[in-house]
Amino acid sequence: MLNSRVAERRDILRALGEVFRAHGYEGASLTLITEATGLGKGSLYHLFPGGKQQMAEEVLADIDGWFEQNIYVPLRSAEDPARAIAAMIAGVDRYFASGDRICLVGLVALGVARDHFAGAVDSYFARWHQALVALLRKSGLTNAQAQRRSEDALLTIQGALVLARARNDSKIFRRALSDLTTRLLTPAEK
Amino acid sequence: MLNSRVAERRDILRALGEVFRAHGYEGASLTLITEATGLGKGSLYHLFPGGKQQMAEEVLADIDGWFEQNIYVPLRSAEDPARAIAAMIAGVDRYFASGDRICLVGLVALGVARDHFAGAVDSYFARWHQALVALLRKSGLTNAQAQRRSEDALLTIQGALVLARARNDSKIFRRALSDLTTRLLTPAEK
DNA sequence: GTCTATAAAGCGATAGAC
DNA sequence: GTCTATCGCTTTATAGAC
Repeated sequence: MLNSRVAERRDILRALGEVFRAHGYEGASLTLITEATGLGKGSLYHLFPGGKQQMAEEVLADIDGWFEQNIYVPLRSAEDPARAIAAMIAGVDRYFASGDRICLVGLVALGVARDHFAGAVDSYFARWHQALVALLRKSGLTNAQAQRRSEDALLTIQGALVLARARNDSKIFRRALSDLTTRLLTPAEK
Repeated sequence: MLNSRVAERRDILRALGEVFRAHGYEGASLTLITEATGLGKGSLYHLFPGGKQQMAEEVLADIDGWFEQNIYVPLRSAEDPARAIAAMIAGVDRYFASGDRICLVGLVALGVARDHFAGAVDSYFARWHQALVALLRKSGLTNAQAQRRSEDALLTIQGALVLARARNDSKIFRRALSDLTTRLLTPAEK
């Protein structure tokens, strides 16, 4: 029963996440949230006394948890770099629905809301970056090379999501992920 | 006197652009716009009878015009690809204040406002892409190579802006532009 | 724990004086 | 051409019945 409550809350957070994704933090009105979750304002403020700010915080924490579990942990504990990178790319492709779903953390980062969630936004990318650096070092790259290549990976994913949506062409995202895989697997030069 | 009116309007559009950049389309309230421009609501609606929608349309058109003149035209008319690429990177670095200023077109693309400005958003990137493709073909790349490399350039710039702001580190943007220059100048393989 | 009703503030937009 | 006052609506948030 405790588990069902947790599961329920997570379902609500997932629904909330899609509203924030579609309308942004300021655009996600309580009316839209009410429709998406099926919960009245009374219920919402009972579950999230901190209002919209708390909702967004928990949504970001939920997303963070998903990436921690499905991307960062496998990256850190991997033994075979090539397989780990392929798994990361596959996970990213799945999460972002091959370019049809944008990154809420990236969207928040670009808006004013970023100042309210700066810690969560930075941590999401910082931990991803560090996990990827650790993996790439195992594949023989120097620290500087691994740092730069990991940064390139994160930025490529974000840019591909922006451009795919701007041009309404998810093939852009798929091509970018494919090329990124190749770049990440290329042995270090020099 | 006609010129001064045009110049004045452009100054207003530049101020409007910064408000939209900082707060997004939905977040840019008329109160904020009033403060940023120094114009009352009456004046604003006299200048822009179409309201906020018209303001955003003209801001996007102004940005588009800036890129057309300062980036796309030089790209199309260039004779020396290496110099043209260096000039484009320099222009991009200047426009985005080395990563301290985000791309309004990219921000709009990620939000709901995208549907209202889909044409302008797509055109901005499509024309940039085409101008870059034409230039890269002059440097000996096949059409497919030029297409892919141009796409990579656009997406890298957008991603670098997102990541630099997310991590509050404009060095990320500068590094990305530097690496991008190298990639664009690398001779075609095979 | 969920609802309806409502408060208080802010929104985009308009009217009309000057 | 710019201002103030105001309209009608929506916003976040709260109160209180059930």
